[in-house]
Parts: sequence; structure tokens; C-alpha cells
Amino acid sequence: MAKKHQKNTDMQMLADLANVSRSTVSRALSDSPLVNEKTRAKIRALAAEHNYVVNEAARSLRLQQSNIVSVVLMLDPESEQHISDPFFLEMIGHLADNLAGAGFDLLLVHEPISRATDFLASRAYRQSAGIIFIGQGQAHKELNKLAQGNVPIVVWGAKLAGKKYRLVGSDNVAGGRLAASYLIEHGRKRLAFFGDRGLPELKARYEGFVKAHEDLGLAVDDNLMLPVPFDTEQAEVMIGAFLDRHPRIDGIVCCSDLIAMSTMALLNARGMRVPEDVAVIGYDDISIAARANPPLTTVSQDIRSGGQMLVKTLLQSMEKGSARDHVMKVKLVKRGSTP
Amino acid sequence: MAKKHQKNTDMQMLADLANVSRSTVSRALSDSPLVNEKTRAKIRALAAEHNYVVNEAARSLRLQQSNIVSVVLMLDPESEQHISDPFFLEMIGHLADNLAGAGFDLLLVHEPISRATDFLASRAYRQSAGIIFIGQGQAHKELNKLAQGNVPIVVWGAKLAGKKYRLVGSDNVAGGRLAASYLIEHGRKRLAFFGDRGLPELKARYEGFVKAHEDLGLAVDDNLMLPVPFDTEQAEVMIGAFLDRHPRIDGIVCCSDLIAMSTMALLNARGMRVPEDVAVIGYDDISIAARANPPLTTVSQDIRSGGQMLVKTLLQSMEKGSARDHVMKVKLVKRGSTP
DNA sequence: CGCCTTGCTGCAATCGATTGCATTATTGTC
DNA sequence: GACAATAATGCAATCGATTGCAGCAAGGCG
Repeated sequence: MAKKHQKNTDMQMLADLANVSRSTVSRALSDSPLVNEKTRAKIRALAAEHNYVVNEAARSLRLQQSNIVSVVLMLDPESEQHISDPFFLEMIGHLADNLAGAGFDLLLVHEPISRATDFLASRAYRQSAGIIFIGQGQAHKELNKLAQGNVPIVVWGAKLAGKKYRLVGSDNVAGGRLAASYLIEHGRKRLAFFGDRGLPELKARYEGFVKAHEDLGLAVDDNLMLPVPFDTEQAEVMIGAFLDRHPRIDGIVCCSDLIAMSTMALLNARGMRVPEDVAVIGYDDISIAARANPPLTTVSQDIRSGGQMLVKTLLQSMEKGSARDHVMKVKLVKRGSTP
Repeated sequence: MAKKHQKNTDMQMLADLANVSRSTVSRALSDSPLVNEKTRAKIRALAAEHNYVVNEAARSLRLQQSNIVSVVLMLDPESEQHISDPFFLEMIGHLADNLAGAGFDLLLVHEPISRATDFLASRAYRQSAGIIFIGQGQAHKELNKLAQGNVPIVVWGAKLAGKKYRLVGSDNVAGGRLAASYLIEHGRKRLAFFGDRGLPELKARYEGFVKAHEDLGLAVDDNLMLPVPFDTEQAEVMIGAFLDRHPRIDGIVCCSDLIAMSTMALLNARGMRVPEDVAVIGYDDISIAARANPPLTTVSQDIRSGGQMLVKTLLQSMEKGSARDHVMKVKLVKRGSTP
């Protein structure tokens, strides 16, 4: 039913159908107050009827901005492996929901950000209206460099000296402290810490772990700190060897639920009972934690709010050019793996 | 150091620096045989030096195609919840890797595809060079409709009658059969099946489950089929009630490792030993399966190859306009949760 | 020396939506 | 009825990269 045959763009078609110009269609669809109420309604109806959607490429080109937010998943620095911890999927899920709610699409970047300049030059970077980094990895400097660029970034992680980027994260010091305090208060005296302090978040947890010892007048044995990677296979080799070297520990604070579950399996294989002989605490409270055997006591991060806050903070940076950091609370969820 | 001040585009800047026209720069960067070897080298060097990257919006607009592939995660049809099974994160990770290798970015869509027309009209759809659906959910008809569109799609799932879309998936019938056969051959006689046959993949697994019974001359008790959702909380309520109703089962085939772990925890709480009283088999072989207590026997899908094949198939559809379906093999990984 | 071929390079139109400014339609006022 | 004020619409330039076609230079051939 088209009337004239101007340029053959979709929007022009709509315009012809409505007997108006492209300008009016564009304005109607973006709710400009300049167009008449009835005209807008007519155009809207036609658009819906004909499944019209603006061409994002054209729109982005013209507006010099995109509807895409990139989410960068850090790699495990030790193993250079992708991290498949369910925690990250849950986080991504929440990010996707919140971004969709704000009209953005989520572009997933699954590569190492080894050099900031590389990333600055990447298409993912140039294409994005903003970027969310999940985990700082060992890229603190690179992130600082990226923060200088003109694409707003927000990072999930721990506060580091000289940080120039917006940060959202949970209170890792409190998390480590909660876990260790709980074990010490229940009479455990030789606590191990499983996690790589090379990662800022885990370093903070270790600080909390140490503080708990200080609070309660117990000495920390540095030999009981084991820098396990996120990669399960490698982690298990290290943990197995560690358990053989240190059979007398009576409590372990792990930096992820997955590590905790591996640890429990290895303890089990060695005839050490959880929690009677050794108590184990995980981190994150992923959904399987409650179904572990025994159910895993763990430090819970509120991922839902975390994801929400990341998006909120990013949107603020994009709109107002500024935003504040946010530290989320953590809590200890007590289950069967501890006394 | 710019020389003239033409239009202020990035590419024009490069052109000025190299003393050539934009045309030549464009051709040099896309390796057109039309440009002189030296010219190309010079331009390439300048581009690298100045961190030049083409504007994807402009490029997409002009070429009428994008560098984005959308990946759609199906929702749990029962609970309408996002699925946070680690299986999916691993899959997404592999997809991201393979797509990146082919020069595509991964756009994650985390919404229900309730009506095909809605999705046809969505920005995610219009923006994509191709789409990968992980799981068919109950959207078979919608997928068929989408397959008619001009954006190539590939689906991870099970073969359904009247399917019009490209399919990659594992052999679910074989998977269900393997699991049930193994249990029956080890003397188990009253097997339950935990999974919602409303999902095509799970329906196929149930078929295999039934075939195994037929093969080995055992009757299937339809009452022992429990349609559990992926949502853990809801699943556990159903499973708990089921176990109370049917205390005499001696083997359970579960449709995910997560369900299997929940099941083991619930069996445990009822004083039923795994595998002595009840043997449990999971599905997917996610990395935690081996660390469950007892370690979980499970049907392994080769996710890595699966992801690779999904991307390969999609690329073929995009380039040649046609491609073939692929069925991946599965295997049973035997661990402590079965005799 | 003139003409043709080959090899590069540049010009300018094009992709589809947005928006400042100009223009037209509508309403109100005296 | 004339004119101003206001509301609604249209015109045309613009975003940045690509590419068909035209143009130019260098070299080969007779």
C-alpha cells in the first residue's frame, strides 16, 4: 500500500504510510513533544503493525553513541583459564536483566585485558556506551588507564590504592574476618586460607582473616596460606599436597564455594571428617553450596544487589559523568560444614 | 600533526597523515588487492600507531550487516526463572571464544522469547548477523518462524518433528539410555526419572530411559517420572515430597548435575545412602560433579565441541546460506554415586 | 612518438536515522 | 478580517566507512 517511492528505507515506508515525513516519524517514535498527539498515535500504531524497529547502526552513527554495554569477564591470572564459577553466570544474569531494563544490550567480552592500549583499540571498547569489569584480576594499572578514556567504566572488585575507576564490590575484609572469627570462636586454632592474594579481592579477605586472628589473640601461621587458582584441576593438586603437608589444621577459609567443595572432597578422601576434624567455609553462596554434603557454610555476597548497583553506577557515570563507589555488605550463612 | 582539515573523521585523519584519500585507507585496512603494497604497509603502521579502529556503526550501516551474534539463553519454562546452571556459563564461554576467533562479538540475550513476532521486532534480532539459541524451551514454533526470517539461527537442543531451523545438540536419547542401562545392569529395579519432559531435550532423555528398560526387560513405572524445574528451590520441594512418597526406589536418573546434587542432599537428609540404597546419575558433567560427595556419576556432554560446532554451523549458514545439523556423542562418566 | 594496457588512487554517492532551522497550519486577539 | 502567536511538520545536512566508476601515471609495444 505504499504510495510514493522515495528512498527505500524502512522509516520512509512508515512515513509514506502515515503521510508524513521521516522527521515526524523519528520524532513520534522518540516521544518528542513536537509532534501532535494523534499523529504520534497513528505512527506508533503503524510501527507496531509493521514490526518497525529503528536501525541501530544508523542511529548509533548519527547519535555518536551506542546501546551496548560490554561486560568483561576476567580470566584466572594463574591458569589463564576462563573462569566457570557459577557466581559469574549469576552476576551476568543480573547484569543482563538490569541493563535490559535500562534499554541496553549486553556484549560479553571473554578475553584477557593484558594491555590497556590493546583494549582501548578494540572494537568492543569503541562500540560500547559503557563497560563493566567483573573482577580486577591483575589489571589495576590497565583499568586506571581505561578510566581516563571517554567510555565510562565500572569495576566489580576491591578498593586499591591509587584507584581512578568507579568501584562496586562487597566488603571483602569483613568477609574474611567473619569467616575466620566464626571458626576461631568455635575453638578452631589452626586455620588455613585458600585463595590467591594476587587478586585484590582475595587479598582483602586475607586481611580480614588476619584481623580476626588479632582480634581474638591467635597467631596467624603464614605457611597455612595457599594461593590456589580458580581452575579446579590445578587447585586440587595444590590442595591435595597441602593437606598432606599440614594434616593438623582444623579449619579452612576458602575463597570460593567451588574451592571449598573441592577441599571437602579431598579431606574426605583422606579420611578427615567435615566439620568434626576440619571445618570448611566457602565464599559467594552459590546455589549449590546449600546442597553440598555437608551443606557448606559460606560468606554470602548479595549478587542481585551487586549487579543492580553496577548497572546503576554505570548509568550514572554515563549520564552525569560522575558516580560514587559502593560497598555491599556480606553475611555468614551457617550450614553443616562448620560446627 | 594533521595537515589539512577536511571532515573530522578518524579515517580522514589517517588519510591525511598518509597523504592519501579515505578510499585508499579503507581499502588498505580491508586488504583490498587494489592498493599498493607499500601504501598498505604505511597505512597499517599509522593505524596501529594511532590506535585507529573503524567505527562499527558506520561500517555496519554501510555494509548492511553487523559483527554481532546474539546468544539467547532460554528461561526455565516452569519457574520463569533465569537458569543459573554452570553448564550454561561454560557453554557461553566456549561460544564467546569461538565467535571472537571468527571476528564476532557476543550479545547476550537473557529474556524469554515468548512470541516470535516480538523477537523479530527486537533490537537484538535486528542488530545481529546471526543468532544462537541455547535450548529450545517450549519455543519450537517460534523458532520455526524465526528460521524463515533473514537472520540465520542455530539452536542447541533436540530434534523435533517439523523443525525448520539448524540444530546442534547431543544425543539425548543415548544419554538417557546410557544412564538407565547402567543402573539396571547393576541390579537396580525401581528407577525414577527427574526432569521435565516438556523440554525437548529432556523428553528425548526419557525416551532413552524407557528404551533401556525395554532392552533389559524391565517395566517402566510412569509414576516415578517427576517433572522437576531447573529452579533449585522449587525442585527441592518437589523432590522431597517425591522421596517421601516413593521411599522404595533404588536409582534416580536426573536431568542435570544440580538436580542430582539436590537429590543426594535430600536423600541424605532422609537417611538414605548413596549409592548403597539409591544410586544417582546426573547430566552434563559440570566441573563440580566430580567434587560432589559422593562424586557424581553423570552423562557427559562435550560442551567445548558443542560450542565450537554451534559457531561453525552458524558461520556456514551465514556464508553459504546452508548448513547441516550435528549430533554430538555423549558418554557416561562413572563415579561414586553409582555402584 | 602515439596509443593501449595495467596498476593505483580519488571522487562522490550511499547506508538510515536525527535535528536545527525554515515553513506551513492553526488558533487567538482586537 | 488582519495580524500575531503558537503548534506541527518538512527540508536538508550530518554521522563515518565503503565502493562503482572515473582519472591519472607508468610502462610496453609498434
